[in-house]
Amino acid sequence: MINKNSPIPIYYQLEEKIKGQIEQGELQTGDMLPSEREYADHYAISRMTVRQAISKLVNDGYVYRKKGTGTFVAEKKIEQPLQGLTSFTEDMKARGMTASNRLIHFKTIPASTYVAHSLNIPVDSPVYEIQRIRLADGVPMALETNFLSATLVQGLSEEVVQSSLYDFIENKLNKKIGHATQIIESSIVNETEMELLEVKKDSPVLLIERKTSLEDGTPLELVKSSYRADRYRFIINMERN
Amino acid sequence: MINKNSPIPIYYQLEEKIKGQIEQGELQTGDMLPSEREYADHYAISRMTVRQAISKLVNDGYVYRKKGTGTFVAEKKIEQPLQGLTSFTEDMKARGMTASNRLIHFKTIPASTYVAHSLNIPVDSPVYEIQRIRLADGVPMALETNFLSATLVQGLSEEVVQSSLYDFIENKLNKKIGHATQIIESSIVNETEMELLEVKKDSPVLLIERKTSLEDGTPLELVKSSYRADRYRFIINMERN
DNA sequence: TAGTGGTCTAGACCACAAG
DNA sequence: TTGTGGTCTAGACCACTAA
Repeated sequence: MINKNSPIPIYYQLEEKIKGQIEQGELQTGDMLPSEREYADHYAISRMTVRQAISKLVNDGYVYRKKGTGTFVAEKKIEQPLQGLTSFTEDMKARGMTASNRLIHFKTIPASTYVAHSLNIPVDSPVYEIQRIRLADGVPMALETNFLSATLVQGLSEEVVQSSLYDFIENKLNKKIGHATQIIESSIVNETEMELLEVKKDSPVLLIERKTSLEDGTPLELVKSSYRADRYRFIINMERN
Repeated sequence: MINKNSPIPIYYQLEEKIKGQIEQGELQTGDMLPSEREYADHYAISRMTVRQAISKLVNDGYVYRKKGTGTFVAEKKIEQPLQGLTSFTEDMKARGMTASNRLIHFKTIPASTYVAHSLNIPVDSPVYEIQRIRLADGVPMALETNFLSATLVQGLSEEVVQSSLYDFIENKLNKKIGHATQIIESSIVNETEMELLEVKKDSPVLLIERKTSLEDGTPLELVKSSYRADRYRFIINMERN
């Protein structure tokens, strides 16, 4: 079951194996896992390698350790939330819906003070502004506006925007996305949103402003979205310290 | 600087030391850290111990590793978000405000179907229901209702509720909080909220439903809150996969 | 080629939990 | 007392990066 000659790291093989056993029900909630020494003996690997595998599972909330007692399968989390950073497309897919776009505009503009500050670039330097209606199963779900530095993200086109922006950044530009900070607030639709989102006057919306950064902390993207409150709820999972 | 005879683990001492250097500016954004081997030599500890310290820092987003190159200080995150799970009191403190409560009611009720399902207990089993107005600097910020199983959390009283619920659970009952799942939506105030939150008719509110679980996954608490949209924004940080 | 992080080993001693 | 996870050592080889 564990291939020591595989280029896939042993700890990762073991991690996936245990995760699979939990998902398949072979290991049930509350069950004690074999001890680290048992895993080590059984697969003829070092205990430190076993610990590396289990540590990942602890981090992801699949299992928890009890000092002096053992390692146990944790209860499953209720609704699967956004696992870290997801694009709108991935988010909708996870909710069982199909995402599509309606491009409102794609242009290059000089950075406003706020955008420049957010992206940590000079005021008036070129910025891509992309505005789209995001649809789920054909129904308007959100109005989204993205701002990206045209200096950092070169070669962006309407075609790329219509497919996957994150794919382009991660695979074509070879930049690794690190983390995002999101500010979520509640509001009432304005005139533009009312028309584009096809809702009544004074309907509530969820405003989400996301600032995404690369692994080294360089600001990559500023996104402002207005989600229809009647069709969208934001779900997140927060782990203990 | 590193005390090998201290009961405090070496990896933790090193982790705190490096974190301090980053916060004090001795190590600046983009700076390369000494290599793992240098740390090991310098403090006469094993490289694996150094890795353990640095891994924590990578997880927390302080530094990032570049294969074959080195470890670097990441850019600081913009606004400090809720670091994992925080209580209302801690949250307000982080925002530079003082929190206070106005207890609406504290009672024991039979669990409704929804509450029973959320807390994974039988319908009609006893549940504490606590409703409070949460104030920041004396101004109403949110209306919050908590539901806790009276079987799991025994001995809860009005006094405890007035001070710190989490302190009571973690230190008196000795139960470790694990994670929480939150559902965030946008809405318009109802009559009750309008009066208690002292806002006008049709004002927007941020609805947050939080389900908190213990380390082993046992549901601990269900909280439903309505935050005034004009005074509260929810800020979160999401890390890469 | 030299240096870095990524992975792995085969031990060791400790504190803690449970019988 | 036995078994568990928590910490730590002193090596090793690998793939990758940069000079």
